[in-house]
Amino acid sequence: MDDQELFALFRKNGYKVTAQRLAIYKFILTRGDHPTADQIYQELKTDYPTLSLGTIYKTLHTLKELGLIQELGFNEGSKRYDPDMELHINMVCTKCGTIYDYKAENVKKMWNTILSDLRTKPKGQRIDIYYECDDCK
Amino acid sequence: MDDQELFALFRKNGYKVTAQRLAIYKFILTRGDHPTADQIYQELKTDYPTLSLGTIYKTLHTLKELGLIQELGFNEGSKRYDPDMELHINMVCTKCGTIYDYKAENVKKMWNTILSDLRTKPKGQRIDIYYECDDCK
DNA sequence: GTAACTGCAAACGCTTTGCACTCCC
DNA sequence: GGGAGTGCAAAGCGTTTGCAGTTAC
Repeated sequence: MDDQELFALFRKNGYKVTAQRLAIYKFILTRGDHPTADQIYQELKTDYPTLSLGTIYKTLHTLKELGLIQELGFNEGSKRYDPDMELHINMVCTKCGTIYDYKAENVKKMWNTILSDLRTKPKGQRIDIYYECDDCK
Repeated sequence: MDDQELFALFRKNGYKVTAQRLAIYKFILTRGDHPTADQIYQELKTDYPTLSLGTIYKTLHTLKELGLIQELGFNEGSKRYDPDMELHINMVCTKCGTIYDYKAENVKKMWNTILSDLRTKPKGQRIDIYYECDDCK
């Protein structure tokens, strides 16, 4: 999605285009792992010294509302924000908490089989695999 | 698992067998949905008037430690506690929050296929499907 | 008897909310 | 110009922690 499409999506839904919203969304996009609200805050406050955590939370809800990101609650600590809206597996390191997305054809096939067994059409899904990453071993 | 095995499991790991622990674990077992800490508290305080939320949280951690239950963090509200430790899909209603476990043989087969593609051996997994249940439609 | 557990209350951390000021359109 | 957005601080809520009294073994 280019900037023009993004701007149009905001405005079509009655949201204004602001520097903070763009910065937060682009930051999430560039990070492969799925940052927490505070990680976003820590990284962006250098460039945007007046930025507040409150704004970050409000923006994250807006982005979720627009279908641009997914919110993931975990057992410990904070929620994570994932800009990949397609079917994928969240590979979660149980030690350092880093997450990366795993996509494979097999997963899509499995998912389609499962869905065809269900009577209802789901609104969304989430698949996590918990493991220990190479850095933590 | 019968009571004797359960008692033995507690004691083998240095935990004492108490009325509260048994009541909390059995309550989770009998509920098909995955209750929150507060739901457990509300239901059990009639039979155990002195029971406190603090004890419930401590017990839930103990049960998790023993591998008897799984803790599931969600986007909104509280964590849920699931006594099914085998591979299954959590069917989560996005309106009322009720969860039931969905088990299918073909899921296991496909899951093993996916796992064999990974280099690492995972420590656990979680699969959620979000939908709208019949009562909420 | 003693180490572990319970119950209570206070503390904690993440997230949300309210409100005055500011900015996009 | 006006309504939406931001920044700040206070409040909210689920969960954790500390400690004195109690219980399992």
